[in-house]
Amino acid sequence: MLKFILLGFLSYRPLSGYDIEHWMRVSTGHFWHVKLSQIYTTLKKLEAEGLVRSEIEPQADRPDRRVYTLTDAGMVELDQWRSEMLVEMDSKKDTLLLKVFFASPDASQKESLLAQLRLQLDLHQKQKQRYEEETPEAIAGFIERQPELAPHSKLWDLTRRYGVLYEEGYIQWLQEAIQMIENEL
Amino acid sequence: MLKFILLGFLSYRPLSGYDIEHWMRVSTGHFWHVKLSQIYTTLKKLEAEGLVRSEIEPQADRPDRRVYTLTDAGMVELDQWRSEMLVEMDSKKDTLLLKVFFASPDASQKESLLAQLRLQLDLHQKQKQRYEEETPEAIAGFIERQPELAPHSKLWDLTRRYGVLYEEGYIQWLQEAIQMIENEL
DNA sequence: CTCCACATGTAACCGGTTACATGATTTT
DNA sequence: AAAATCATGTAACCGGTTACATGTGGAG
Repeated sequence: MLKFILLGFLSYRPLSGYDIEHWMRVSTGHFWHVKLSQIYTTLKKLEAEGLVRSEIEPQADRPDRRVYTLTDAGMVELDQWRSEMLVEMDSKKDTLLLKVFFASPDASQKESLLAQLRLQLDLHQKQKQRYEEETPEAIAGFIERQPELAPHSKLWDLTRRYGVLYEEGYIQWLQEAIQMIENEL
Repeated sequence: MLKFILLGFLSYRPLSGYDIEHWMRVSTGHFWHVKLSQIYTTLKKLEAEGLVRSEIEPQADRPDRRVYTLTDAGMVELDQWRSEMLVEMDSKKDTLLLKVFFASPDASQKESLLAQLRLQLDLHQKQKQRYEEETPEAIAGFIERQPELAPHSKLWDLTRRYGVLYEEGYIQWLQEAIQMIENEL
């Protein structure tokens, strides 16, 4: 999948691996993120496949960068992925649910479970706040610097909205779970 | 993580790898699932670590099975994991969000995106229904066959409840997204 | 007689993370 | 002088999937 993220970002404009990691962190980060090392190796692979092209851009005040550009073949590949029907739901993995599911029925360990749930509640509340306060600023800054990508910012905002709804659901569940475990377990 | 799933299931009672896959499919399946092949190799690894023990159980009418039992060391390992604080949120990966984020701004591809969103809406509505109708039956059958595990069924139901809230959030978002794309993109 | 459920395993591969390695320039 | 940001890469490892391989017994 990273392949299409890279092609997608490069469809905006030429970028270095380092740039892409920055963009990813602020935009797709909450539903897809990878490490820099994987970005570099995947870009290299894509270049070997002819989907991107790169050249070294010397910089006076900073280290040289390798800037990647989408090729025509890359654009075709991206469009093909876009039009391809997604027929399955992604399978999820969630460690907290695992810990709840396999929690000890022994009441002596109840407090440890509750402590973990309360910590997660705090983390998810903060995350929701970020989606509501910081992300809109990031989106606004993005179209300010690149007004031609205004149509794209609506899509970005849609995934931000997903984040808000997701966190709201998670928060509600955590509150219910905490109450249930406090009283009934 | 699979390690703790296996230890967790074996803490209920001795089971074969094949059994565990069945249990996983109906219970933890919606937030953690793996293939049989990985269950077999991981059980073998856990036995080498001394966390589980196995013996062949001959069966008259069916092929022999290798039944695994949790050792004391395995129980200690499981309890240690349970009490260990979970301090981070799991990172998520969601292909549909990726497809929305990198959708083409070109209006000609709008219908392809909408078709994918509508299909996902259908899948998520069906999944929600399963959590509301089939899963409670599975839980009831579980405590009927093993009444001693009744306290555990509350935890199972809690993760089922998560599933419902998650799907509700997803469905709401999909409906909003479809409307937004129909009108504004 | 064929298909399905039961049952266990190995080997190759793949996406992604962690650790290692290097080095320039700017800020504190 | 140290720490942070910019910048690029390689190698080892790991969790998990896919494909391969084998075989029994019961149901239709």
